[in-house]
Amino acid sequence: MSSPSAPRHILTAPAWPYANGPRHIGHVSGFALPSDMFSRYQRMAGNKVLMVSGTDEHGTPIQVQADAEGVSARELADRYNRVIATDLVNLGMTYDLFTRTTTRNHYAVVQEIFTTLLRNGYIFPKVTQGAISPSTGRTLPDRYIEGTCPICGYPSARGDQCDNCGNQLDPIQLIDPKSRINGETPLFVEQEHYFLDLPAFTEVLGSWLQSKSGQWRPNVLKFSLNLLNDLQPRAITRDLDWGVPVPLDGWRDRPDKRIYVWFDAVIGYLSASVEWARRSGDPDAWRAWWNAGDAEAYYFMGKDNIVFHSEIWPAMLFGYSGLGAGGGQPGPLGALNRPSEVVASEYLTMEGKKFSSSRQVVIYVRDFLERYDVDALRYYVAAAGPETQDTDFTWSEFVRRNNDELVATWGNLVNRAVSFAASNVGSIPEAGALTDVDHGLLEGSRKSFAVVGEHLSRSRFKFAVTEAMRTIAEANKYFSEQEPWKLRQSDPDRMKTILHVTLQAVADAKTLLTPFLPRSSQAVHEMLGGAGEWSGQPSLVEVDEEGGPSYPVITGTYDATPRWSSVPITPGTPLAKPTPLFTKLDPSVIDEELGRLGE
RNA sequence: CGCGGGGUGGAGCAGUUCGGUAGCUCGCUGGGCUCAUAACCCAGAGGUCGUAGGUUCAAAUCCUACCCCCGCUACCA
Repeated sequence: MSSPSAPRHILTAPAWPYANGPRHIGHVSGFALPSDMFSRYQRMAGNKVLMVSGTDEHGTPIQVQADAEGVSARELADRYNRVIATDLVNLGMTYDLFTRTTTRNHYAVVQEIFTTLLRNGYIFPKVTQGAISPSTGRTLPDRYIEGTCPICGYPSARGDQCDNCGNQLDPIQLIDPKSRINGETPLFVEQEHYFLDLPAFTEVLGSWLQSKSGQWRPNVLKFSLNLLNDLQPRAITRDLDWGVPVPLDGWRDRPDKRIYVWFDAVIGYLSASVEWARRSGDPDAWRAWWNAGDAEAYYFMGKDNIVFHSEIWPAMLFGYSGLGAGGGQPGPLGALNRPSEVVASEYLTMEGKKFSSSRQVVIYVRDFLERYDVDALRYYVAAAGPETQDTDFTWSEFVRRNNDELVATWGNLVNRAVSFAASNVGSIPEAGALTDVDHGLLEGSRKSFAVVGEHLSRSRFKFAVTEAMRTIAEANKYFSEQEPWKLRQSDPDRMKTILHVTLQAVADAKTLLTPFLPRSSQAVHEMLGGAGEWSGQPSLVEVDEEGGPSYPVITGTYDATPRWSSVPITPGTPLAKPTPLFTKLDPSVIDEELGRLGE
């Protein structure tokens, strides 16, 4: 363990789930669960964690889907915001605030960032040719246009690229272009839009990224450095009515001009921090994570999101702080911290295929949690998630991990130790003189805290959970070798010592596993006679903004988080016959689940 | 096409940055134990590390070429 130095301020920034449908386990294995394991650990280690996120609710996909269902974009966003927030709270995601991008607060912060970037010279207007839908007048994103490739003649080329010959395209080059939304022919018109001057940040981003060499996962760093070679100005505004209004005279009140989703979504980390501070009663509290030079910020996402977090968002932060090629002054929010680390997961596939809602190659979070233990999912993601490479989720592997690792190793250790002690002693026994073997087990258990903690702090979840499980295997081995059941008559004192040592190891393991398995750690806490809440749990709360419509947020008080260290158990604490920690799954669920998949 | 990741005993993975004849979890075989959700413990079998070359006293680890799988290319994690 490191010395009890001053607590660090750590911002945990999990990517914002897109509110166009329920989230499946592939989604949450990337942005959600790893960030929660990280945050829970950091809190236990005594640091000041602020974990904020929310649903990302603007953009064309939501608008298109709302149109298809005959509801407004806001209604659709309201619906999925609630669905997603419910899923995330059920997963045990300990957000300090999980909000959304359609709040007044968010709009205000986005407009503030826009205004200061403009003033600092990093946003400029430009007239470009763009596609719109003639029936709605809305911008038609490149991806929503298809037609015949002018280079190879492939009939289903996308607006931005031909999948057949691989050439980059401009939608206006397509022969016979059609909207993928409704088949109409897009109109190409001249429009004035505001652009973010990304090239002005090439240099500062380059040296910033170089300074992260050796710290970040190499896939993230390499990918990011690569992108620097070809930074282009990027259009911030669109012809849309669904989005944050553009804070400029002549634009502010126009119903057909909006800031587009990529610009507003990343600002959510900041706006959510501001909202959290206001709700907590100290409106400036967010600054300790954003302005303080020694604060840290860790961003978690799937790999498709790397560009926004390692390039675009940092560029916006540099620009707001006046640190791009054109200089400038920080806005009223002050100089803002860049990410300390961008932690990107690879992809999870489902039985060898990409997750796909339309083809039913999917298992949604809600369905999963209805049938299985949340800790079983959290364990699977920690032990076999797409941490450094694409990983396949299979039901047989899930059942195996649950039965052979969670149940057999950890569940069984708890069960055999507690039930033996309960029926033979009835309480946590006093320890007599400890042997070298006893000391060895306890010492190994204590040392695990440093090892597991180190892995967790570096987002190496697979190593971390493996190490924790190893200490549990040690305890199982100890218990078997010491054979306390043979000592009931011959040497009850030694038997009690063995039980005490084993139960101490169980208590330690429960602490070590808390970031991964909060539900079962709570159960073990109670089994060993602990009262109250072992570790903080999030809750869903209805809030509003000064008379505005109410919406659900995830929040919680995590101050009572247990310490990341071995805590001595208390002899004499009554023990009852335990109920199993985990449910063993019948192999038939594999076929059941496979039968639910499409194709 | 470009970029990134990967190809290690039956399965899933680690090891490759700073080369020295391969490690973990699970499964399998045999044995032990009986406290425990037939769980636990011990022993063992099983791989020469995608292919072909090269460098070296020595390569999974360095170099060259090639094959295969996956993903990304910026609005469907």
